Amino acid sequence: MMYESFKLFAGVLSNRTRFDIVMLLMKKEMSVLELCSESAYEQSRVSHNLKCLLNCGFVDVEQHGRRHVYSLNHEMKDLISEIENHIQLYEARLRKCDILRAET
Amino acid sequence: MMYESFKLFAGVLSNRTRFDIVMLLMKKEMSVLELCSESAYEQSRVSHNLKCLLNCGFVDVEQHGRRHVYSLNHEMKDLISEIENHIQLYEARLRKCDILRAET
DNA sequence: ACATCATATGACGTGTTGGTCATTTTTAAT
DNA sequence: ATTAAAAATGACCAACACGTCATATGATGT
Repeated sequence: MMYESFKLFAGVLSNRTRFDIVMLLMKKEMSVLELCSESAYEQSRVSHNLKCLLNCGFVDVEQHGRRHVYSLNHEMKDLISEIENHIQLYEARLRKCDILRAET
Repeated sequence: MMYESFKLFAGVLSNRTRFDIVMLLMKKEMSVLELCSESAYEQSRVSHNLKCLLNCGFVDVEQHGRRHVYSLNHEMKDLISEIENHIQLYEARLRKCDILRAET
């Protein structure tokens, strides 16, 4: 496995804003403002991160009037479901790790 | 899926040093110095990151004399293999994304 | 006990990530 | 055409991640 590929993939979701957006889009497609009110993140923050998700092919857009409706890419949806399963299995282990900060 | 859990998991491997160490340990267990020469990273760098991997339960240690032999945790080994498969499938998509830098 | 090998730890400096504020662009309605 | 809504962009700043250098700790052999 190439580090670069993993880093890209992990990097996209290793950000609370993007992660939350993706999780919201797992449920249904939404416009920017809808994402804002659902997530309680401000508009520019959501827009910045949507751009990133779009660049990465995680999401698609369709424009209806002035609403830009974002949806989660189908393949990503599947992939993320799979990862969810994995994480669920290993959550316990992961929690034990206080990595990268209080390492005294 | 909880963001924290994903972040922990992704964060561990989203670092070239740790990623390389883990990939090396996929092949066989090694001491710190062996990891250093295989990776060409300096000793303190390897040690710091091994500590992190240890905290997170990614690796285990066994001490033989003055050699501390690190091995990849079995469960992690399986999980990482699975992820390797996924990434391989989606590598092409991921490459298209120049996320997080040249976003003009 | 001393020297040396193997590993771990501490502290510091730097580059990167990412949020916020302000502003701009695009679209629709009157 | 003007105004307002919806979304995107740019610039700045703060926080954190991480590598390096220097030093400490632990273990073995003589």
